[in-house]
Amino acid sequence: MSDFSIRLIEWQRKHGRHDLPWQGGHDPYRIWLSEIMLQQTRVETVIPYYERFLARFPDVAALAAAPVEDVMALWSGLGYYARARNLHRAARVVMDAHGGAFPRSAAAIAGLPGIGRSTAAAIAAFAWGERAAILDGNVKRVLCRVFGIEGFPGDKAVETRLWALAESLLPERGIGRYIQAQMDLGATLCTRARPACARCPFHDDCVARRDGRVAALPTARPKKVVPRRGARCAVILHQGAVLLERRPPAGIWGGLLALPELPAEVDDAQAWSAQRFGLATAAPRPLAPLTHAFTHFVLELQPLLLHASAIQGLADDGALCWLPLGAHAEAALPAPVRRILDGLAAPGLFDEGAPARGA
DNA sequence: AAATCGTGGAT
DNA sequence: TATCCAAGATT
Repeated sequence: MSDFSIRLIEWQRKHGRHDLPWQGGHDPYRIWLSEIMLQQTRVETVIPYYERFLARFPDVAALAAAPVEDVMALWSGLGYYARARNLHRAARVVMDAHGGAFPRSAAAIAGLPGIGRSTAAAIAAFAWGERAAILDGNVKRVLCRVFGIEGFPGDKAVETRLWALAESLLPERGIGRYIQAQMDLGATLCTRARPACARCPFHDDCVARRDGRVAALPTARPKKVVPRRGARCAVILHQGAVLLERRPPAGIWGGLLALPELPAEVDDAQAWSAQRFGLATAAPRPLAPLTHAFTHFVLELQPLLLHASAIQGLADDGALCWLPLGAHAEAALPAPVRRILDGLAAPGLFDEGAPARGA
């Protein structure tokens, strides 16, 4: 197909998205932020986070000057928290090594933390019209269908082929609209389930449609059994505040404030909290268990409520802090922890036990 | 190359 | 309910 990009650009002009919050300008900072937030995340989810983040950090200088804890708090709930830490690191690189000016080429942009080949190309294309190919989930799906490419796109060999195809299809001009067109077609028309082939500009050329393989392409990810893990966490309350622990930078929920996890071998939660934190507590009371599904495992979490009557000497290793209930809305919490703390503020939970606040 | 890393919406 | 996976990057 010789006019792939021409037809796609024309389709975008008439039927694409033109009013998303990050569209309409050429500020690389705003484009960058949107591209990072949109990684593996839906547009509708991102929009409120994007608005809040931009209001708090209007430019790269503001972001670089902020403590990373503030950045994590604004990212709380969005997931894939390494994105937030890398964003912050990259902002400081831009300030310190580039004098506050964003690198001017896709290749240079791709050297920043958290920015890979596809994201770098999108930023360079939208900000400066650089002629560079992207290869996100939308593009993979569209190319696999239109050109009838078999094999799981996550496989190295298939991905290499897709990159080459994406490069070969780039238009000479109008790169920004072309990149947007690819995303729009995949997101609004050539969707994973029930694509609107009748309205597709490639209706008469699409190999998958011709062969009746639209539902079969792109080839599905190989199935894997997701392991289930059980864990208990301590909800320790004292004078209306809950004890939280900052998680290490690497690993799940890296850099976030979470409820302390009980080691699997512990059977006496009271003795454990006394030894671990130097706290005298009332008998533990199980709260409603919850199930949290990650991409690669399922966590069954059992929160244990412990009212601390006295602090004999909190073993503060620097990662512990008391968060007043009611202030948790602004804290850097993982989604399930936020849910648990939300539940503590709800009425009816303390009708038998000690009050959560005061006393 | 294959695992890891969140969350919520769609089917 | 179970499954899939979205504007991917990193190790």
